[in-house]
Order: sequence, then C-alpha cells, then structure tokens
Amino acid sequence: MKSTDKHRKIIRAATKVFARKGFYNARISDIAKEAKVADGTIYLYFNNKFDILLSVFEQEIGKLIEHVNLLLGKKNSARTKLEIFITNHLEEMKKNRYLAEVIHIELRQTTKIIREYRKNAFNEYLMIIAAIIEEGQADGTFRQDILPDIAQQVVFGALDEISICWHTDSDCTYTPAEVSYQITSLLQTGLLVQAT
Amino acid sequence: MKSTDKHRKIIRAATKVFARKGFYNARISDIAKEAKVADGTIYLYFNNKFDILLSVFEQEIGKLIEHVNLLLGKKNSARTKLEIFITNHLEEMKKNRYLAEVIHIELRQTTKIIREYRKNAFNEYLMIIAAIIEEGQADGTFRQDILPDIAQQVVFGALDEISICWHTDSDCTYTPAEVSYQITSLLQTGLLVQAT
Amino acid sequence: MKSTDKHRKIIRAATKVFARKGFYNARISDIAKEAKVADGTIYLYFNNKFDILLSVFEQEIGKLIEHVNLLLGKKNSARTKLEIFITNHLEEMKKNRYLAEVIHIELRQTTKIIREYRKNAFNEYLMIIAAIIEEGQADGTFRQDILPDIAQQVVFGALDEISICWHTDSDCTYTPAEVSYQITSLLQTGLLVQAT
Amino acid sequence: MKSTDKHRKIIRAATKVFARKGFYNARISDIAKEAKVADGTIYLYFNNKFDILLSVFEQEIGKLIEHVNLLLGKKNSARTKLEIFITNHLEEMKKNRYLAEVIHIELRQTTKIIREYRKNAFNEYLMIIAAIIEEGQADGTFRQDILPDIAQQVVFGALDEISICWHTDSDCTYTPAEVSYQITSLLQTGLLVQAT
DNA sequence: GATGAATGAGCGTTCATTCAT
DNA sequence: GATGAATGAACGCTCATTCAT
Repeated sequence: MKSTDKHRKIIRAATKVFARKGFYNARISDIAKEAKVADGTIYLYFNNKFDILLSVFEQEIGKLIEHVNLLLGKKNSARTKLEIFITNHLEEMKKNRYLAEVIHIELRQTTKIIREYRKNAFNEYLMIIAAIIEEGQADGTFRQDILPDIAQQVVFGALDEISICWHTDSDCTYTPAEVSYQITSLLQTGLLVQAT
Repeated sequence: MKSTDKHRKIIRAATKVFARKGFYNARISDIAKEAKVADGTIYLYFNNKFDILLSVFEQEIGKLIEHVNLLLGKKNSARTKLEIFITNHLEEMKKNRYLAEVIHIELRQTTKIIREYRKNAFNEYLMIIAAIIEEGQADGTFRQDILPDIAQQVVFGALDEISICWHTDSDCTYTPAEVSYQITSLLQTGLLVQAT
Repeated sequence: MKSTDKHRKIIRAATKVFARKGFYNARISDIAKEAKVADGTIYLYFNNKFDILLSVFEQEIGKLIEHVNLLLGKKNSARTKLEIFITNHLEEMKKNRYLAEVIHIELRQTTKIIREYRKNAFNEYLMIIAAIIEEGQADGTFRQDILPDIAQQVVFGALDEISICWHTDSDCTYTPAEVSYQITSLLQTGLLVQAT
Repeated sequence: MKSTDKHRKIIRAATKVFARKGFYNARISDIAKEAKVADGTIYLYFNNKFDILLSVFEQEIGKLIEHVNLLLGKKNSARTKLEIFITNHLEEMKKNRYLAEVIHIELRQTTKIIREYRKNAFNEYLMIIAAIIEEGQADGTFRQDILPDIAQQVVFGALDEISICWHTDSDCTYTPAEVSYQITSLLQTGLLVQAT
C-alpha cells in the first residue's frame, strides 16, 4: 500500500504543478520536489511525463464522476439533475483550482493523445450531461428538437469558460451560487423575454 | 510591400504549424520550412517564438472582428445580431480549421502572457457578444436578470466547445447551419418545453 | 568527494581549452570533451560559460596566492620578498602555460564582469606586490617617492608581458632564472649605469 | 578618394565599437551603424570581421609610430628618448581611450592570428623601445647587462598595465605627467635607495 | 524500492556573410 | 558602388530519462 501512497503523492503534486505552470513548463524535477521524492522515483510509477498528465485526469476526473453521480441520485427529475450537475461542477472548480486549470488548459493542449483519451475517460463525465438531456426529453421536460450531444457541448463549454474566469481574471467575483443560477436559468428558459 | 508579404507568409505558416502541433511542439524550423524562408528570417519579423503566437492572434482575430462587425450592421435587432454572431463564428471556425485550433488550443495554453493579451485583443471580440446582450436588454428583447458578462461567457464557451468537435472528433458531422440553429435556439428560448 | 572531483576536472579542462582557444572560441562541448563528461554535466557545476571562466580564476589564482604567501615567509626582507615574488610568478607561468594564457588573455577580455572580479580575487594577488613595496619603504630599503600602487602595476605589467613571450614567441628562450634576474635587477637598481 | 573616406570612417567606427564592446561582442551591424553605412558596405572594404580588427591596428598604431618617431627626433639622448616614449605613450592612451582599450584588450584576445600580426606591425612600435635601450647601451648610458628585448617588454608591460587603470578603475586618478615621472624614474634608477 | 548525478539529444536564437536590386 | 533583407550554420543551455549505487 505504501507504493500506492507514493503514486497518489506524485499525482497530487503533478496536479498542483501542472495547474501552476502548464504541462510544458512543468519540470519533472518540479513535480518531484513538490512530491518530496527523487526525480528518478517518478519513473518507478509512471512511464513518462505525459503518462503523469493522463493519470492526473484519470484520478481527478474519476473522483469528479463518482461525486457527481452520488449527488444526482436516481429519483431527481432531469431538470433538477441538470441544476445539480451545473452547480456541482462550478463548486468543484471553484474549490479545486488546480483541477480547474488542468482541465481547462491541459485538456486542450496536448492534442493528439489527449483526444484519444478524451474519448474514453473524460467523455464519461461529459456523457452524464447528455444522459440528463435525453432523460428530460424522454419524460417531456426538455425540447425534443435539441440534439443532446450539442446541448451537452453547450453546457460544458459554458461551464468551462466560466471556470477559467475565477482563476485568471481578478475581477470575476461572482459566487458559484450566482453563476450557477444564471447559467441554469439561461440554459433552461433562454435569453428571450417570454411572451405571455 | 515585400516585407509585409513575408510577415504574412510567416503568420500563415505559423498558424498552420501551431494548429497542427501545438505551440510547444512547433519548431521554429517547422514554421520556417512551411513559410519557405530561412530560420533566421523569422527573427527579422518577430522577436521570438511567443511573439509569433501573439501575432497570429492579432492578425487572425483582427480579421474576425472586422468581418463580424461588417455582418452585424447597425440596423439589425439584438436578436438577429446574436444569430449572426453565432452563425458567423461557427462558419469561420469550420472554414479556417487552423484558426479554430489555434484559438482553442493556444488560447488556453500559454497562460500568463496570453491572459494579459486576452484582456486586450481577443477581449475585443468577446465584448461584441456582451454588447449585443446589453443592446437586447436595453430594448426589452432580452431578460434583464441575466448578467451580460456571464451570458457572453456562456455563448463563447458553447461556440468554442463546438468548434473543437469538427477538428477532433470524426463523428461530428453536423453542418454549421444545423449547429447554429441549435445553439441559437437553445440560448434564446432555453431547454425547457414552453408552458402554454 | 566525487562531485568535487568532477568540479576540478572541469576546471582543469576549461583552463586548458580557454588557454588554447580563448574564451569566445572555446565551446562548451570542447570543455566537456576535454573533461570527459557530457555537455549537460557542466551545468550541474557551473551556471554558465562565464561562470566557468570566473571559477578558473578563483581556483588557479587561489592556489597561486597560497603558494607565493608560503614562499614569502615572514622573516625575509622586502627586497628578498620582491625577488621571491618575481621569481615565483615567472616560474609558475613557465610551468603552467594554461594559467599564464588565461591570465594574460582572458583577464582583459571579458571586460565588465571581469573588472569587477579583478577588484576582488585577482586583486588580492596584486596587493601582495604593493604590500612588499610598502614594507620596503617602511624599513628604508625602497625609495619613498615611488607610489606603491604604481610600482605594483609596473611589476605586474612587466611580469605579465614577459610571460606571454614564452607561450607565443618561439624565439623567447630565456629561462625563468635569467629573466627573473633581469627584471629584479632592472626594477631594483634601474637602467642607468650608476655614477660612482 | 571617396572610397578611402569610407574606409577611414569604418575604421574609426570599428575602433570605437571594439573599444566599447570588445571584438567578440561587437557586431558588424554596430560598426555599420556607427559608421553610418550599410552592413554590406563593410564587405566592400574588408574581407571579414577580423580583417577590420587588423586594419584598426594598422591604422591607429601606424599613426602612433609616426607620431612618436617625430617626437623622438634624432639628437636626443637615449635617456631623453626613453622619457619621451613613456610620456607620449601614456598621453596618447589617456587621450584616445578607444585605442587604449583596443590595444589592451584586443591585442590579447584573438590569439593565433594576432600573434602573427604582432610580429609585424605592432612589433615595429615595440622595437622602438628596444632600439632606444640599445642606443643607450652603445653610448654607455644604460647598463650593458640588461637584455634589450627583456627591458623592452618590461617597459611596454608596465605602460600597458598602467593604461588599463585609467579606463577601468575609477580610482586611478594620477595624471599622465605624474605616472610618467614615476615610471621613468623607477625604470631608470630603480626601487632601491641609492647607497652613497 | 529509492536516489540523484549524469547523460545527450534537441531547440531557440544570433550574427557574419552574401547577393539581388 | 551601396544597400539591407535574407541566409543558415553554429552554439549555449535545458531537461526528460537512465542507471549505478
């Protein structure tokens, strides 16, 4: 179990360092120092620098998926689930700035291989959104003419764009609750003033 | 005249190479080869590698701003303008895959300096969205309770997330027109089935 | 232990290479090859190329100072001390051609920083000369009207100019002993034939 | 004659730039800018960068030789001639800081080729000293047991070491006249207090 | 398993030199 | 002759990875 500890320690250190400096500017020695292990030790647990990045996702996004699935429950309506997903994502990103940055920056960065990866692990997280949309369409809450996969991209794109704000712009002072309300409301009832 | 040509040639080559390999994996020699100039020639027009990246934005996003402003016109309603913006952005991204990738990937990648930069040039493009929202709120078309800057982030986030689809996922086969309708509709009237 | 060895090995190699090619024509890879280490290894012990040059001085001139101070002793007269200094300097320069060249060539070359440095470490060596002069003036052996710092410059300038001869001119065949006598005599009693 | 003007202009500019930055840190473009010609123009008058350095010597030291020969005259005693040479050299170095630096720094720097050159042009200047010594020995003024070529090196080394002082150390405030007296006196009658 | 010194391939950048105008 | 844009070889330095201890 001790070796698993080191593995985790390195993942945690890497998350911090990647968030702080970006993948390409992060040095193996930075991660090693942050994790308080020797440079060489990292190679006992990971094949190469890129492998660490992938593991960071696997680890952190795994936790994210687990957590949000727990919150969503089974009895909630699709509408409530969408609210929960949005609120939770924003809260998590606000809380864990390292993860937020890693998702935002790194997910885009290392194109080819990440893209492959995205089809697997990260996609699982995104699929939760699509599933909620489909559920809402099935029970007549959500419009039938909206394509679930496009809606999913809209939702995630919006959330992700917002997240970056907290960690880069100093004048982004809205709370997760405020933003969550805004986005949920916007996505549910739209920008237009409703005709009565 | 001639020097402007070279400048443009290098920008164009850099856009292509950055899109293909990402900033950090792009080599100056790759750009030089693509532009059919010597490595050293690049440094007659740019201070360093990063400066090339910034110039790619300045150049390409400048064109984007100019073009969309032309399309928006002055007489259109805010609602129409939002449609135009969305449609145009998607069409441009579909057309110019290099720009799409550079925006998507690089904008996030090179954190610190880009963030500064984002506040200037790229922000101008984003501000167009916020201005449309505000215009719509002023004339009573758009809801007053939606914060324009948050709406702007939602819109851009959604568009950007969609754009990546075309250039990474092979199974993203929707046309700009289809996607444009979906997003416009979703953002305007929301996901919920309207109560009658 | 081991790391000190590498440090020394690199210093020694650098001394040789700098002497052979001069600072600017010396390549890091030349030094690495001479020291039988990898290029990168050098940067584990030195910050940059210039730092190597400074270290060569620190190391070699440190040894020079230590050695001459030992020889000078405390009981010798100022006159004897001057003789010893001159003889020793010439012998050392004859023996260690690399050091001779590095002092002669490099000391002048890399102006700004070296000048600072000269005020510190190398100056210590020069100050020995001035101290001897002052001692001789105090005990009435040397003329009072000669300024010690000027005399010091004359002595060192003369010695340095001579040193280069051995390593550049093939027709400089005087032995250290011969030259030492010449210089000592010249500086002590002057060029003029003494009136009787 | 116009082309000779350019040649001279470049030489003058190069002297200034070499003195300011040293040979290796001087850029052809620096010299071109200083001379107010295009980079390429320099190659119409010189074969390469090093050729410029050689020409600087040829030009400047040529003037030095001409000037000192004029001053020395033919009727002066060897003793007076030595005084004149010393005084003139110091005055020139004080006056023309560029030349002083170029002689001092560059003469040592570019080892191999300069050494060859030294045997020719610069040597002519040094030979003047040796000739004076020999003349003094011939007429019985100077000691017979001092080797002229060694004395020459002592004289030049001393003068050169002094010159650097003015252009590097801020606390070197002696005037040429003071230093000239000191050196002349030291070299003529020596350090030792004369026995009576 | 853990270390961290050593490696060396690789890249951004500079600048002397060339040559079309 | 004069120009200065273009060239591309060359080098200092970095850092992911290895391996002897």
